[in-house]
Amino acid sequence: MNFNGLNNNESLAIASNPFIADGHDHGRCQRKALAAAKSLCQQRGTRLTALRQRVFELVWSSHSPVKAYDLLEQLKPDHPSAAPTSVYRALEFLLDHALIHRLQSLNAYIGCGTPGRLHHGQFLICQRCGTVAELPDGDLRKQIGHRAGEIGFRIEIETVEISGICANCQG
Amino acid sequence: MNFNGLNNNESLAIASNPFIADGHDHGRCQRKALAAAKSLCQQRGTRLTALRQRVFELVWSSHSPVKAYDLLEQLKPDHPSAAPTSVYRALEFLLDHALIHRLQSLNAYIGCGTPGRLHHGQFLICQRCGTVAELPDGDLRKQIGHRAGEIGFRIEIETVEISGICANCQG
DNA sequence: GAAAAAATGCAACAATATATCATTATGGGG
DNA sequence: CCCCATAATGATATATTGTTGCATTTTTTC
Repeated sequence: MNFNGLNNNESLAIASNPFIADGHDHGRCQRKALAAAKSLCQQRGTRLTALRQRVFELVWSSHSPVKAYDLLEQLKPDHPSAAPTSVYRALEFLLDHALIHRLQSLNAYIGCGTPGRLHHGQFLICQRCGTVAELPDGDLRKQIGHRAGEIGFRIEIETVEISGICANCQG
Repeated sequence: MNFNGLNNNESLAIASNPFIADGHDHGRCQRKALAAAKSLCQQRGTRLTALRQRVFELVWSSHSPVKAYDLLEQLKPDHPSAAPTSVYRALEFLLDHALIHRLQSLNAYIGCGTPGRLHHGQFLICQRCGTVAELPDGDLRKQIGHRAGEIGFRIEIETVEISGICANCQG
């Protein structure tokens, strides 16, 4: 196990093209994500309470972004006392510990493919099927850093969200 | 005049480092922006009505993003009947004609430095002084396009918003 | 087991945005 | 010039997203 609770060379992100879902066992995907989250919280001495875990599971129920008030509805059966604050506080916890991401362009939340290390994701969002792919860190991040560096701009938060139509949905 | 109502080699964007405001005559900046907008609307046969023009001017009142309900307040003196719809409709018009941009990460609006041609901006947002710089199209866009192309993803909308601290504000 | 800290409950409200239908203004063809 | 079609705005209501403040409960620590 490495720092984020995953084996080396393993990531929660789906392989090279996340939009091609064939052979993707999402149950397994979800369980891995939850295991990683639990492991991280234990290492850090933070508490993945029942409420937080449920929100986490719901966010991970697919690779499509989920909205806060939808989470609230889905939460009601198990947590009848849940209110907007409950959801937003759970989301805040998960965001703070890099277990999920927020998509600014959609006001929605999605599981983080490389949890644990605080980072800013770069996302491809299919407008048709709703699937979101988190791009691995890389040249793009470097180039943004370079552009900013040229004018002495110190980056704090990066929002890179690319919406369009994935290969699958173009047929 | 070229297609966007500006002379060649001229842009509404402030030179190389937009965060350095010295010598920046914003009145002139605003007037140029308005002239360009009027010119564009005339060419296209679209109507920059009093309401739309006022919203445009207010958005251009600085190089910081402006929120819709702030616009509404500022609009009231001249347009007492203005309601949220009025503002959002004017913003929609200005967005559709690439006269302004929306910053997803702030729910706010800002003048477009290269108006007329529909495009997606890439922004540096200073969290301290609020100044926003629109980066010129370039390598970054190409690289995003390349990454997307690798997996057959057709880009429709790009959101690239980098928040941080500008050189001026780091002192 | 008591005190401190963390998490949740609960109520109200703030901020952002859209829907719907009526009314008014504008530009074009007779 | 007037009528018509279209575009724009007015007016009202409502939907969506997110926050504040304080009380209560749960968990941890000593």
